[in-house]
Amino acid sequence: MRDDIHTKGIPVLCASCEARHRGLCGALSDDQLVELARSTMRQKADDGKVLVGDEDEVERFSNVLSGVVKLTKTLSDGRQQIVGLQFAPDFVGRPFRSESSVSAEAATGVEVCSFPRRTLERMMAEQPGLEHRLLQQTLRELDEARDWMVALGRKTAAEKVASFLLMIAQNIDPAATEGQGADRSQAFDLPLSRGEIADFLGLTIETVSRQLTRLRTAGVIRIENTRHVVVEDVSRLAARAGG
Amino acid sequence: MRDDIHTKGIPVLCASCEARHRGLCGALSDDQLVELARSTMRQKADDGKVLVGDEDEVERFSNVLSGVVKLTKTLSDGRQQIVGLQFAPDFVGRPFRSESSVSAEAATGVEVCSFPRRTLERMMAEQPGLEHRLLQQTLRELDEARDWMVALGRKTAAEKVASFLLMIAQNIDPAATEGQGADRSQAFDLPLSRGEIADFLGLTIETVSRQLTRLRTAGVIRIENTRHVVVEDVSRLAARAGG
DNA sequence: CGGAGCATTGAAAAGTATCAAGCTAAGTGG
DNA sequence: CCACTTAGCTTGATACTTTTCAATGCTCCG
Repeated sequence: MRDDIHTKGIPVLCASCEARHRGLCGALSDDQLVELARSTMRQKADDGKVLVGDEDEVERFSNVLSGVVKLTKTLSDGRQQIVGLQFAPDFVGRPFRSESSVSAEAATGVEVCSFPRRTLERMMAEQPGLEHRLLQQTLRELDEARDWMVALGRKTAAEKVASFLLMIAQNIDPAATEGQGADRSQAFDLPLSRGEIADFLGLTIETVSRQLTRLRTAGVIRIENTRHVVVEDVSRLAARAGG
Repeated sequence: MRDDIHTKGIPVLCASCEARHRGLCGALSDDQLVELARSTMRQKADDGKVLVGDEDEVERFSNVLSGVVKLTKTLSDGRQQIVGLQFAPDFVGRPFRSESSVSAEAATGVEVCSFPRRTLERMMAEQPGLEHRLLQQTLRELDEARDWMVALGRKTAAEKVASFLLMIAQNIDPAATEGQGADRSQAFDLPLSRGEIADFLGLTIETVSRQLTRLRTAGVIRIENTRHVVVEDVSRLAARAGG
């Protein structure tokens, strides 16, 4: 019997929400879920919508329900770097500090579920399991950030692009990219434009485009319509991603 | 009256330890400190000593008491990237996962205080304050990692080297680099060799050396003996670090 | 004194960025 | 319905930064 069929006492809002299973809210009891839901807002945003500005006082945190949120940092002269991508059911926000240091922006159309920072911080104090989940998520984000530091600092443009495609593929379908299934093909939509991929990989648009063309020419991927990509052979892509 | 003069009931080991104030152990009661100290080892290591190998099962966590620990990741062909520098009283280890994914190595001579992962994980379960401290530290590391992602992806070699010097200066003396004191000079020893700086900044040894020479020629820094650096004017260095 | 390990410097090569056209697809208005 | 526009992408030629390769210098230590 599935957990999510038990919806007695659970807010309608949360009934089919992924964050209740794999995300933060999994740490909450039904009662706590009801309490949190009282100050919760579910909202949709188109891509490009800035959810949290760089300098904003962050008064609300969010869970990503669908779509992709990009976290960016910008130098004073406009150079930009994407420092994280949040997929469902990731948490977005910086607890224990009111200014954010990163800007959060919808990369695709997204749905998020947001709640006041105060509410979360209060509930964290009375429910250690919540802080535990947050620690787990933060540790995972740190692992990811460090993986990308290696890519940014030490990989070539070709390896960066291959690594990026692999990361996206992995997020779309974790099973297809590991172990036995790694020799099958996999199709997906890129959640980022060429320019955003460039900002993620520390490259220019042109270099990203050229590397994608090379992968296409080499028969590693097919590009159906700039956003839709088919990886013909995941293991061959992985071989180009650099150890 | 100073806290650290109260040493009644506190293990000798911990009496003068920074981790008890600014670090993890600050979350512990005297009794808990005693319990942790029972399975604690204080150890010195020379620079170059590998504290935690890449693939090791990590059975112990540590606090850095003095010196600098570098966290590195290595690609299969040997390319290396430093993904973090831990200063006293930082925590070293990856809770909730037995393999580490990063290697921890003494960059300078270091003193660390280590304890079994089991002990910490047990104490975390019964003392939420401990998990809170760990979350704070992890969030800070994540902020730092993301700052460096911007440097790695978007800054020029000159900006990277200036940013690095500034970061070190900040760690040596937080006061001297911010606000009013930013126009004064500051001297310190680099905790890393040229090769390590290169691995931190995603550059080659030669490029790091050339950029340091340029800063010296421009009168921004003096280099006394390859390791010892005097920043003549911190704000002038900051101007070269890229907004 | 001589060697070993870093560090610096120079010259050439490579990789990526920049500049400049075109191209494609999707929308807009005649 | 079709020219027109626009935004994002691709492709090409050139410039520039950084790497690579090579040689020399410095400093610590046996």
